[in-house]
Amino acid sequence: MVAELDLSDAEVDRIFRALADATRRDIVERVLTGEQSVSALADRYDMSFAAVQKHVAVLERAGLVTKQNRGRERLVRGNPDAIRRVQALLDRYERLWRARIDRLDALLAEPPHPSPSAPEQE
Amino acid sequence: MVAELDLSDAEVDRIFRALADATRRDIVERVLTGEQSVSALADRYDMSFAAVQKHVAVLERAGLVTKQNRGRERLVRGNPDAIRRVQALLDRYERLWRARIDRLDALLAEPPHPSPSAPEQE
DNA sequence: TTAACGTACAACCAAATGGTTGCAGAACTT
DNA sequence: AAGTTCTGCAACCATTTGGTTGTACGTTAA
Repeated sequence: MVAELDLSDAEVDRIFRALADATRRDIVERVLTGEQSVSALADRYDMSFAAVQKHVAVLERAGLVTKQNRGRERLVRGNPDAIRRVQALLDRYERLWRARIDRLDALLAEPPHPSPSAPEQE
Repeated sequence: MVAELDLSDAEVDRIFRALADATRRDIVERVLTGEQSVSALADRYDMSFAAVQKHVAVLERAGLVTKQNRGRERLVRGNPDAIRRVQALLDRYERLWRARIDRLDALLAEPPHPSPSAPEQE
């Protein structure tokens, strides 16, 4: 589990995997801007309806989009919460990096330290 | 190309794909905190050295980590620039979403609009 | 010099991915 | 009632992924 985010490893896997395809990222952009039916999306890409349908399913399993029934159509819309959760995860990476830099800075700022015992090196 | 980021689709693919694996995310965390040799990393996981080596190669191809030679060792370190580039991409998605919400708000705020001509629809 | 260590890479394998076509069902239209 | 539209799903296929073992080579230590 990614502690502060309440997301399992498998969920994070699915989110990143879903975003690792240009067609799917494009779909996310479109449906964040405005909901669209699956066939309206399919018209935009040079592949079969079934292929687009699969892409939408991948995004749905990752929680990046949701579907809502309207008559015979399925309206796909973006889920901004999922986006924010990924952002939070990347923020964590940046914080780790900054913490490291801070530690290095602190070391350099220290006066030449004549520690008598050998430094623990793990 | 993702305009404002100077990243090709293929590069973004590689970055997200690289992050879509728990072992690789763990490696990124470790080497953002402090550089480590490939074998030091391999000791941490319940898989062969070669498997960890492959994971590091995936991260390297994605630009998330870099390697530096030191004697017979290869020191792996995190590349915070790549992290920031992904953050920028997700920011773009969030801005799209906010722009949509703003548009919807504007519509609701409008007085009942008796437009004489049919509204342009696509 | 020999032995051990750290790495790279090839070959192999099972499973997942990303595409296809085809068929069937639900929901509109005429 | 019949036809069209939108969707879902199964079956199939080529490629990629994520793991393995084995071999080879440069570097450090005895």
